[in-house]
Amino acid sequence: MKISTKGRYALRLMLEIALGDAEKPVRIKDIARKQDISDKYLEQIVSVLNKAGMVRSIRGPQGGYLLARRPEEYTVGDILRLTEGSMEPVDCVNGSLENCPRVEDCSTTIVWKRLSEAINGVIDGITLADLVDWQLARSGDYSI
Amino acid sequence: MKISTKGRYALRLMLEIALGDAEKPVRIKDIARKQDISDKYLEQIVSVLNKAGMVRSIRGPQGGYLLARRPEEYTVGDILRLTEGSMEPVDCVNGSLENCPRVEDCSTTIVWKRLSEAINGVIDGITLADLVDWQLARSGDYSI
DNA sequence: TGTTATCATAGAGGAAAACTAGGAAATATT
DNA sequence: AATATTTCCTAGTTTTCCTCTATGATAACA
Repeated sequence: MKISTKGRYALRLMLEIALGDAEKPVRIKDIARKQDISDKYLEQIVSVLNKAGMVRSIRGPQGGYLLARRPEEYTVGDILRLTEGSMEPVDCVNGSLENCPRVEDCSTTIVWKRLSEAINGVIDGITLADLVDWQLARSGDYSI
Repeated sequence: MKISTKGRYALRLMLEIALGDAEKPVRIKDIARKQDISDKYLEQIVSVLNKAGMVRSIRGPQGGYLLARRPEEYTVGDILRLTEGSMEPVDCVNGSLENCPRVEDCSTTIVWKRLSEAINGVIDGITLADLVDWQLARSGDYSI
């Protein structure tokens, strides 16, 4: 029951981009160094975000990544579901791939449904803008 | 972000024991067959519950497992935390093994704290007795 | 004494997570 | 045009852990 590095790194990555200047692209290399993450690994993660249209990429010198929308328009849930794959605590309940044959007769599914609602309620109730606010409140000024 | 089979099986195992007669021990082999779980694997799981004092074991013929307490006295959280190891969504936040050096300066920790509270709130708010009630409401009568 | 159950421990096997590596394609600067 | 810089793409590698299997010991009842 753990969030993988993909989801955690993606969130920190998006936060870094959001904290940067909205005009000036942020390089993966800088984020990787700042956050102590392998830059090759970060590249793969940002590629997912890019393909999903969550960030905009600019190649070449002075290139990097920009947010595609305003921070208020991303929920943490958007980012995590994209990079984690799914935020359901079990597979048997949401009728995705394989349903357990005893779903109808198994009361533990109620636990999983409630868990799912709680989890998604939290992550869909926080936006990237919230993260930015909190971050600025912590570090005061900010420079990459 | 998934609950492992250990946690899921443990919950179903405890439910089966709770559904049985409070006097008559339930055999692992029967639960395993009923729930379509490898009995050797279930043995390992119940061993954890046994060592933690959550069930009482009786060896030999007519042996099996009994609840150590009344169903109301177990929360789903108790069972899951024991078998899953931890129900924290990340390791960096609860000050357990290894703390991320930037915890103090990373606003994503607020996400993880809220998630943790939501998750633990749900699983600590449901008891084994609730599961029994729900199960009986579903299947009506019950016989192993 | 023999059958029935739990108890203990070791280990196989595979899948997924977490990177690593190498180079191609695009673009800004000189 | 040349070069340096950055993203883009794909393949492979390592490690960890999950899930389950196997073997036998130990205890209790009949």
